[in-house]
Amino acid sequence: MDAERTWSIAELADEFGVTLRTIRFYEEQGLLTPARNGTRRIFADGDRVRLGLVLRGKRLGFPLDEIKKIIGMYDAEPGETGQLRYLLDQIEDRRKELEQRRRDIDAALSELDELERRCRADLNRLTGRA
Amino acid sequence: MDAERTWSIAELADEFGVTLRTIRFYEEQGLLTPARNGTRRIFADGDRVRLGLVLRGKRLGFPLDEIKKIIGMYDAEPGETGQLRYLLDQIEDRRKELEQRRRDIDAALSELDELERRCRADLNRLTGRA
DNA sequence: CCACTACTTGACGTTTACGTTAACGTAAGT
DNA sequence: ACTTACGTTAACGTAAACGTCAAGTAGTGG
Repeated sequence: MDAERTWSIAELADEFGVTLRTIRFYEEQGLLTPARNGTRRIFADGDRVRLGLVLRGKRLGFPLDEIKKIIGMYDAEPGETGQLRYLLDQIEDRRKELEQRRRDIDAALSELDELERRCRADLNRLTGRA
Repeated sequence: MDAERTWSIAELADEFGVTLRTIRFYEEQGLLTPARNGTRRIFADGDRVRLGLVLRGKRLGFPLDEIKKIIGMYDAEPGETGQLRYLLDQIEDRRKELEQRRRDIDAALSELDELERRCRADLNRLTGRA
């Protein structure tokens, strides 16, 4: 069983919950390189995997051009140590960014709590003696 | 002591760590309404307070037009119960968004951990038997 | 033959919060 | 008078990741 299944653009879009435009955009950016049947895009299994990697990268907060670099590296020489080290560096960068963003969010939540307390105090003052 | 001090645009920009362009933009958007001496902007104490509120709103993740609404409400009838309730609603919305974003970030961090583990395993495999 | 559906390329639009010139005015210091 | 600092308006530019037309092609069912 060779499992040479292929997918249309709509099938992939549907499966991954993205629009056709998104997939075409990713191809335009060099993130995907589907085969063609005439003008139509034919997606093989490798293309599916790549799309999954792109979307996963997005979930992790990587920008598309960074995703492109990383995926490209894996395509070229999967598992070469220099590339693994590069990827580890990128992971470290991303982790720091994410942790900073989480700190920012926590600070904002604290400020929100404080603001809410004051609002409720005002409200009590107004309705309490109405 | 009437403390009628005023500020130039540059002084305020400096104090709050924003650019002149930012302050002019806020005025353009109706977030600030400084007085004029001829064509030059003269900022009074109330303007300073407003700028502080705007930047605080930004730290909390509010978009500028939402900030404008909220500040406008406080200007109109500070402490009216309907407006306090509206503000409390907005706070609730923002809190939910922030908490969702924090969950997303935590999920991303977990995925990053997992990815890093695999990278390190690959790296060990490659360098271990070199 | 016609309609319908899926697909294509191309190109401009969207969003937010400013950045970046260009071209000019005004006031103080020397 | 000249320079320097500081200010002004107007208007176009930017980033990211697509959205949203428009106009055309290709294959399939009736």
